[in-house]
Amino acid sequence: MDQITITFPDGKTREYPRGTTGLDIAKGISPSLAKRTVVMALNGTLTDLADPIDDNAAIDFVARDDARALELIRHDCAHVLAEAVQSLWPGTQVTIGPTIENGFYYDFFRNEPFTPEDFAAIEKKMREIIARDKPFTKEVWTRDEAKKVFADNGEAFKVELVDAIPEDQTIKIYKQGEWFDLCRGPHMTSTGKIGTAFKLMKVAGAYWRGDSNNPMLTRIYGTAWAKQEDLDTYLHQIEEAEKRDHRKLGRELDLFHFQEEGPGVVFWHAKGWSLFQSLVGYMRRRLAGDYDEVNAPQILDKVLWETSGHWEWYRENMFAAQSAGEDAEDKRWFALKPMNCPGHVQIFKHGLKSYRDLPLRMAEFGVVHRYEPSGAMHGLMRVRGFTQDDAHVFCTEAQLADECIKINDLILSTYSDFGFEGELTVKLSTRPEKRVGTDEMWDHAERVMATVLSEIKAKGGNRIKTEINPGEGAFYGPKFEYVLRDAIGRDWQCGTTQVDFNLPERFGAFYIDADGAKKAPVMVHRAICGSMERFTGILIEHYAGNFPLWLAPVQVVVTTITSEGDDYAKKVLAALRKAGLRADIDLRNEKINFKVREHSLAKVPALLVVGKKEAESHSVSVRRLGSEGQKVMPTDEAIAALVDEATPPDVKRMHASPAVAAE
RNA sequence: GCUGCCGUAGCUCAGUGGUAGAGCACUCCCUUGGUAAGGGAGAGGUCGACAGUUCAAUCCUGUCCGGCAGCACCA
Repeated sequence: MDQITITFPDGKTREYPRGTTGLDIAKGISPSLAKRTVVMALNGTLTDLADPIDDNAAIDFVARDDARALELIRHDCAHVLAEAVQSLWPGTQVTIGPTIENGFYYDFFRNEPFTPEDFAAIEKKMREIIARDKPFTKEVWTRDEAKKVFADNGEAFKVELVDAIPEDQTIKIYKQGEWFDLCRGPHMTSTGKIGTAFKLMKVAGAYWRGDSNNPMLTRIYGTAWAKQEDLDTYLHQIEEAEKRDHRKLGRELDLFHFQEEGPGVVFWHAKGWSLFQSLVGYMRRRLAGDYDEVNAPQILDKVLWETSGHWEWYRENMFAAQSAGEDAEDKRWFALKPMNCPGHVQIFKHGLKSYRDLPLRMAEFGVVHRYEPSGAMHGLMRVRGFTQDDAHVFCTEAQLADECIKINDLILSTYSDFGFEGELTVKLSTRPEKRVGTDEMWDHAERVMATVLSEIKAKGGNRIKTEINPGEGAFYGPKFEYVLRDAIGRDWQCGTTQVDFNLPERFGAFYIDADGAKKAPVMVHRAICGSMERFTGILIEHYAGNFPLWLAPVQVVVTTITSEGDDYAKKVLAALRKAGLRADIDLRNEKINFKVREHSLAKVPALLVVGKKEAESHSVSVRRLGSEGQKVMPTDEAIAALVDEATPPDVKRMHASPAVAAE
């Protein structure tokens, strides 16, 4: 039969001749439908509207304002960008131009790179091309034909791309007027559908096919949206993100700095260090009872790193040191630890361990140094010297799953306490190509981890998403990665749980099992914050510097209206400090307006203003950051309220449910 | 590490082939003012480092260091 059945979104069906195009069907229904449809979804897959339909299918006509069209707007926009660039600078080679989150990019090869100054001209040309509103038309070429045309046009990269397309796939060419590009599609019906809500954002270098051995291309990034309003919102969001950049806030709030002599190492100022220590203090409380905190040396003979495998696998990223003395006899090379695990194995090995000692959980807020590539460094987020909230659990195979779950619970509750209430993703990374250990061992480990993963998902309800990252595991074992979402929707990978069958054996670590036999323990590496420096950076951006009271470096400032209030202000300060609050005093001879402004800009959560009235009535005028007004209350009452609010969330929980109920 | 851009006072930034400027911050003086900038004066820079070109370099060129944006990297 030469008829096919098309099912419409409302469930109705209709017969059409085989090979009818989506456009024909749309036109048959109504010209306005045909006009506003930019692409069709055939059985849920976006397809060019002009494509003939050869089989029974469910059809859905997608209009430009449909969420599904957004990716096409961006992709089409990338094509228009490429045409604009080639028309302005003939001889520029085009390569690829995919869509990405919030936009698209296109990589060009040209001897002279583009600069943002070129954007105005490119955007102008793009608007012309869009205004021309030429239809996107698809042609299928033979491989040889495509290669010849691209080769004749001097498009060497496109020739390579054609070669890279698998034999069983056709070579599709999309034209928009005169200009054409190799493309998988689909595209909207014409360039005019792109609209004008787009903007070129930045230029950057990028390697051809992502390989650092290949030539560097110039990448132009753009963003595109269905409506101008959406573009404006997006640009506004970028501004907001810039405002909370931890590097900027770190300077403004006097938290830390970097300087040339110490690339990638942090100079923590008093306030930043207070924040950092609040974090460490929190983690210590959470570990109490379950973990033993230890401290392994910062610098160790390189032979130890040879045993661990780091000297072979990781040397490029390590700092080494030796005596600086010209006449020193000891010329051994030492390495700064890039990881804590070898040190912990040494501690484990010290003294015979029994199966009764397991699981043995060893924690360290260890400072590690890694020689990160210069281009990788970024404020606190990627540094060369940092503190890990690291721990290693030595356990038996049988204990492995329970330990992973226990770690999971700790990680999740920690993130909640720091105000990360959004979606969380747990990714399981499985065996990489380069790995140690037998396949049976990996099979077993991955099976255990997969079971744990489903349990994590089940326990987490809707909040937890799980994923598998095939081949992304560490060379010594599979791992979980925990990704949290911050206040403005950005994802950060922080926690990790890594199973290791390798290191204990390398170091000859063992325990005596119940049957008297020596056995190598399984080692689980885990971190919750990951790098404490980075986590502090994430907190700064998450809270935009407006820390909750329990984290704020300066929790409260007492200040005066006139110097008449000085004595009373000092008494209030003493009472605040006695109550355990981080309090400062500001007795400067400045107007109250000025002082309120300064402490507000410094993001001090609570300002206690005292004048004659307050001194006489033993009260304070409390002004909270972010509020326009203030509230006068008895000093004792104000302090009690602040103390309560400043109590860390874990301590509050402990107060709420004492471990041992009172008799 | 790669590509591009950048490096001038504590911060934000202007500027010039003839060794530099603003605002804020800082110091001092005046001001004692009820909740987001009171007024005045002063001090402060080897113009990232080292070479080169030039009569002369902060400015031009090169190398290096550091930073920014991507890319690559993140065992």
